[in-house]
Amino acid sequence: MSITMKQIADLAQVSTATVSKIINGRDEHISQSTREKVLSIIEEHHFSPNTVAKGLRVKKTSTIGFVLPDITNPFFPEIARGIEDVANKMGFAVVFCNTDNEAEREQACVSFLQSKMVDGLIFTRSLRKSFFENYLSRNIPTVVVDRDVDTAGSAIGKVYIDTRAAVYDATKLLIGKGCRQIAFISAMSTSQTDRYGGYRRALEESGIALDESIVYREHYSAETGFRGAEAILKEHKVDGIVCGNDLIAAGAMQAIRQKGLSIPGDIRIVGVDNIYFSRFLYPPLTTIEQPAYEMGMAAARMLINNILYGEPMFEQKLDYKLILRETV
Amino acid sequence: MSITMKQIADLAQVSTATVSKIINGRDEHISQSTREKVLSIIEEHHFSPNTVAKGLRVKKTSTIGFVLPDITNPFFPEIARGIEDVANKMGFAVVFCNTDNEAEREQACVSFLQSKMVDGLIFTRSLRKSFFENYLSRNIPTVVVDRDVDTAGSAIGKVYIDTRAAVYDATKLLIGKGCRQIAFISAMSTSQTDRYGGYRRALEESGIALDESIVYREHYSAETGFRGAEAILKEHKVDGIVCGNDLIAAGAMQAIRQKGLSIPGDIRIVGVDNIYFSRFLYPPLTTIEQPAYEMGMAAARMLINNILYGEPMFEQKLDYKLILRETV
DNA sequence: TTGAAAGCGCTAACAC
DNA sequence: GTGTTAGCGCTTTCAA
Repeated sequence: MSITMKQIADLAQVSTATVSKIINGRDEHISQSTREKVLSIIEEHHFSPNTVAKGLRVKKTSTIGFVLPDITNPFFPEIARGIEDVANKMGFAVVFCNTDNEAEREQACVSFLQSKMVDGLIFTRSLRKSFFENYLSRNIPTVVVDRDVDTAGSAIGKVYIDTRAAVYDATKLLIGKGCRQIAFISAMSTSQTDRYGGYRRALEESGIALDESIVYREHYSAETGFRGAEAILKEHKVDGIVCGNDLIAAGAMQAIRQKGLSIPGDIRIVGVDNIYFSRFLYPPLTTIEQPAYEMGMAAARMLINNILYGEPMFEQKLDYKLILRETV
Repeated sequence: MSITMKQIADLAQVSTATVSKIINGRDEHISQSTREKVLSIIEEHHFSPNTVAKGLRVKKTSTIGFVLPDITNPFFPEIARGIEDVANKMGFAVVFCNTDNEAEREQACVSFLQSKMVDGLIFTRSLRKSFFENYLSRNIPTVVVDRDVDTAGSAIGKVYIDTRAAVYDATKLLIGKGCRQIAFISAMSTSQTDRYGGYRRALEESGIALDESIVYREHYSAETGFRGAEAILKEHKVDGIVCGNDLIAAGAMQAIRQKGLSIPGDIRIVGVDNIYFSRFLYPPLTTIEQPAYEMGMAAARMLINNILYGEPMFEQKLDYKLILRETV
């Protein structure tokens, strides 16, 4: 075990109260000499206060929880880093919890984090509707990032991007390039603001009939992209594909190449996210950038400002940006 | 705040001791009726015990710390996932700490994690020599993964891969394909077991003279790969490049393509790691797989078995595997 | 079969 | 300026 405050106090021949005050900067009324003595002993013994005891006592742990589907998905590490960077700067730690998009694990994460007395929570993607209302009663400061959830009226903050509009723009981009048979591959979702809506609206506005046999919806994974493109290409001729995210695009590109088709010659393709690796695809992927790192920062900032200073939660919309590379 | 054990006890009209026993399964001597009563009240109120109070009391938090350079580097999320998966299965939580390879941050991470009373620590890559000895005195169970550190004689566990041999194999592979002007791009390191050694030995064995003007060493990043390949290609003609990791290879491939050279026609290239994305590069990257996920699992297993059952730490060498794709 | 009480390491009134 | 004390929520003897 490390050294305790009591031991420091004994060594310095003062009370723990004095040591505590010095450590926490409430030392206006402490004499310079005792302060120095205590500080030097702290230094000498590399003492650092036990934060779990402190947390128990003050009911604040200066840590926040981050609940995400899977850190292995390249979109999330960037958010995580954004969160961590501002959290650390503001004196907070962050603990992660992977849900794999499973309802029970999401529940378990929240219970777990709560039992760890985190001061606040950030959710990404996960957070099921059903769970959501049940969850609200726990009234722990919360912000959701990149998640379609109706936070109106609740005390829940939200950082998001209009991904629906992004997909609309992506689809329009293909249409503008002359594509008319545009497939759509994405994750399955019943959300009101699902990306699918952006795709449909763009087609509709351009007078292109929706053809459900060239839409494929499953997961936000490369496997989905591969399987989707393979399935569609087997039966149909398309000249463009809009993908729900870059992972899907990567998989789809592989299927297209395997089919002997060229990008963008035969098929133009566009993704969403601008994950780090999309620039290394071949050809480099045209995509819509979601500023993941910034979203993480914004979420952490909002959450911690609420925890620390009671600043209100709000909805913060971040801008996406078209990244033109070579697949369109 | 959530409900406390005391409140549960009051509701059930028993003592907290009784509730505690029931929760922790030490309930051989508890009557069925009180057990049921307590359990139903716990259920009804969704009570879950405060782990920070418990941790303080029993001096075990059932959490381990994972210290890594940067979660944003695609090699690490896989390790993290491996750690988390076994940790969770064994009833442990894991908290992450990014160091950015900076010495002070590494120090800070350890202090931080220790103040959180983690029961054990896993390091990746980081852990400087200088810090290492100083650190040892803290005697908290530790295992290092994928890290060249001499753990002999210490109580520190180690899971690793002979990356030097891997790079040797990679170099030999290129030589076997007829390459004679083989560049090397990797991170700078002074470690005894640095990958550079594998490259040199392979050249030597094949009677190829080492040409330092075609080795470039900086970081394990795509930028290094790009800059290195660019610099080398400007002055030299090479027919093969061995890269310290896949990120470097991705960057190098971009530079090669930009130069108008073909892969593997003009230049063969091989990486190390087999990160998820290397299969989506074009052409798909030939690389040496480091089983990151398995390394994470092995490390967590060793650590937790030590914490829980006092099982000894040891050195565990995992096998790498050549992944033949299309860049060689 | 159950409960009283002490204490983990720390903070915060409040007293001196 | 500094110390005393109570208590955060839990576990664990030990006694009843």
